[in-house]
Amino acid sequence: MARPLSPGKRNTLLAVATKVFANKGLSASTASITGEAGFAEGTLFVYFKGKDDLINTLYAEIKLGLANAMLSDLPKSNSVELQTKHIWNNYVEWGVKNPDQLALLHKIKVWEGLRPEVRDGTAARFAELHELTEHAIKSGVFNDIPHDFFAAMLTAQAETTMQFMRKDAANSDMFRDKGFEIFWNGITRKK
Amino acid sequence: MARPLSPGKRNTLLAVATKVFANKGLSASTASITGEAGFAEGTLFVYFKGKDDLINTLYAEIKLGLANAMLSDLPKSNSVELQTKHIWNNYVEWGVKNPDQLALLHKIKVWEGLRPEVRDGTAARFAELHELTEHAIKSGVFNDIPHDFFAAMLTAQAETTMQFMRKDAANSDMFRDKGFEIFWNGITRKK
Amino acid sequence: MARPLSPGKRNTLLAVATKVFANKGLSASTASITGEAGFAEGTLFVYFKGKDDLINTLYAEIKLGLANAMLSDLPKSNSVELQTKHIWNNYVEWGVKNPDQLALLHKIKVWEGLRPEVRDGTAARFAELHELTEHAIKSGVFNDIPHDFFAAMLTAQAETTMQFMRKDAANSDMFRDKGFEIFWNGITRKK
Amino acid sequence: MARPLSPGKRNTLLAVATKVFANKGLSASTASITGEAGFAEGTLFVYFKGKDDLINTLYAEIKLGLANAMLSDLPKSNSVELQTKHIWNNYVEWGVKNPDQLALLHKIKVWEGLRPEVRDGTAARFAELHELTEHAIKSGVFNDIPHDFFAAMLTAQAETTMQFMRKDAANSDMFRDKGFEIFWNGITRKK
DNA sequence: CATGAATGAGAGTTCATTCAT
DNA sequence: AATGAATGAACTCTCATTCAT
Repeated sequence: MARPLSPGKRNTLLAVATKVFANKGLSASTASITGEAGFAEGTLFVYFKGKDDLINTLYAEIKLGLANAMLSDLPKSNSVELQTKHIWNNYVEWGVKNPDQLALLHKIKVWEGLRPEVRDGTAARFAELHELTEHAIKSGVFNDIPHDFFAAMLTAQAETTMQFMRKDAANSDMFRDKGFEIFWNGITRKK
Repeated sequence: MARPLSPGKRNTLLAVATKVFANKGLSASTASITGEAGFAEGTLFVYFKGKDDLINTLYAEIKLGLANAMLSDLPKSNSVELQTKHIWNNYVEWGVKNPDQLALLHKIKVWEGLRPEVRDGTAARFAELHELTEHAIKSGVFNDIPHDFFAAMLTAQAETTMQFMRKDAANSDMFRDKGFEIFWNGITRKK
Repeated sequence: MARPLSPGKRNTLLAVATKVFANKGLSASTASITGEAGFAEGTLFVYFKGKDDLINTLYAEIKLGLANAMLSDLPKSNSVELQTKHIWNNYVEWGVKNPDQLALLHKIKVWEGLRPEVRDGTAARFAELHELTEHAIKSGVFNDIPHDFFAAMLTAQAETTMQFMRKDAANSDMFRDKGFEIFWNGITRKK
Repeated sequence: MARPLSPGKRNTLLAVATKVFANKGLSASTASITGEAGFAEGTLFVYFKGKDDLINTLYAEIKLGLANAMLSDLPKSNSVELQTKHIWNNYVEWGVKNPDQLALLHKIKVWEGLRPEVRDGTAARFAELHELTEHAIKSGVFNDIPHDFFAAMLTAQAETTMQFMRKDAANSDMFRDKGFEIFWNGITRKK
């Protein structure tokens, strides 16, 4: 299948689907998405093989967007702490700015139809982060734990932090910094 | 009084529903639950007002079970660290032993039909934990953060830890203890 | 089947069923009737073979009650006009006083489950009326029409009259008398 | 524009529904209608929002058809009696030719789901009839009764007449004329 | 490519009825 | 006799998907 002619329509569908699924749940009908987008019901199936394909695509694209956001403008030559904090800040700010995408990510994560290869798909994009971490663990800055455990802890704590930043916007910065402090203190090796 | 409502049947339905929903998602049919339980389709509606009611009940019961597990045998007179570690261990061990319940809890948490009063329902049962935390924050042992942020961080890190304990059973204890160490170092105040 | 032990319960069921069916339609559940009556669901089936039997019984009893009401205190020795007016008044007053029964009668009349022998069942009770009419037709007071056409016309006009008496209670007597006048002028032979 | 909605299909559905509902009652299943029509079950819901909507539409369309039939070819310049007789004949002949529609009208009239605005919907179409009656009442030809009472009496007597015309087709004309005679004698003012 | 009518399997739920208590 | 839990067929309606236009 050649690439569909209108990337604009495809993007509109992805954007509207994100909004609809985030707010109504994954059981929202495909018709509600095309309707809100102003397209005919059948058009969705021109751009995606089916609803499952749409949701899997959504997951992949959102995760990729998140990965890019996390690693944007990463200072190459700084200390591990500053680099980690940079990533942390990128991450939580993305989450605060993209609540629908974040909410949807969580819904899809526990969805029965997420394909395994999609679930583990963006690993490549995180290679940079992987190296950084690996280095920090080996050099003794970080606690001696498997890399994926480190990454999962970062994710878990950052996403918890985002929730509170969004819920209590006035103290957004406080949560962002306290959250990082807790993460950093937890993860670094004690003498 | 005719045949009395059977708590056994109710429990069977809850148990089977937990298994089915955890594995197939919340979109699993009510018929698949009664079928697996060996009951007629209508029987589910004798014990629960509808599918929504069943799922909300499931959430409340699982959360209550978790709360009870977490706080069981809590040593009253020990140090904050030992008490916290006790809770941590109870929590992650419950999660490892009850993977279906844990998986289901996450599915329901992002489900569109969870009633707010059910979502916030077991707060009372956690009062004990609340006091413990509040005390530790005030006394300066813990970082100066809102109590609910503390609780959310505990949850996030413990659940991440459980995943790794389950995935890599051979190193289960290592993850349990490393996880706690990271949590504890993060949350306690540095001089 | 011996007569059930409690005529009181049977009557309560009939009365409650009349009310419920009149207000919610014949699709009201048997449970809603036993519930409103304060009985168990199964009790209805002790007194009636099934829902169909209940509704057929209801029809027969209401029609019998109506027949008795129509013919009560009928002056034997009066003019045909006074006798007819007496019947007319009895009829419409019964209808105004028993709106649920009247409404239900109409619902059952167009119901798919009414058994033919029940539909035509109270003919016997109307024998008296039959004779009166037959006599009046033969003697030339009434128009020369089949007796059942006469009876149907009486019914149709009286029931229309009742509707207006109920809707406009202040003019209840006017409608009763105008209605009769129209009926009487219509049915009697012109010179 | 893809396949356009087919008025033919809509009409087929209405016609089949009329037949099925008239014969089996309003509790006949939607599947029995689409089945008899040779369509898929879901097709009914493309043309009507639901069963309720179908039945309400049926009522409106049948009533409109009846109104048009009643007033067709009404001679403008004739006597009140000839005009009234014309309407009467149109009415009862429609009823005799459309027994399903007539039976259904009565079922829907006592159905719990008939929407008030639909029940009172065709009033406009009857304006012509309203004027005629109003004029005749004021000019002293008709008895001094409210217009709606007049209309209800006409309906009641005409429909009773139709029943006998249908039941005894050989004497159809006799019933039609006798019926009118009774109606006319009843409704006109006596000196 | 875009459309949206048509499809029909499958869903949750209701309910008259049965029968063990 | 009275009860009400248990039943499972039947219902209306939804919806992802197809395909004629």
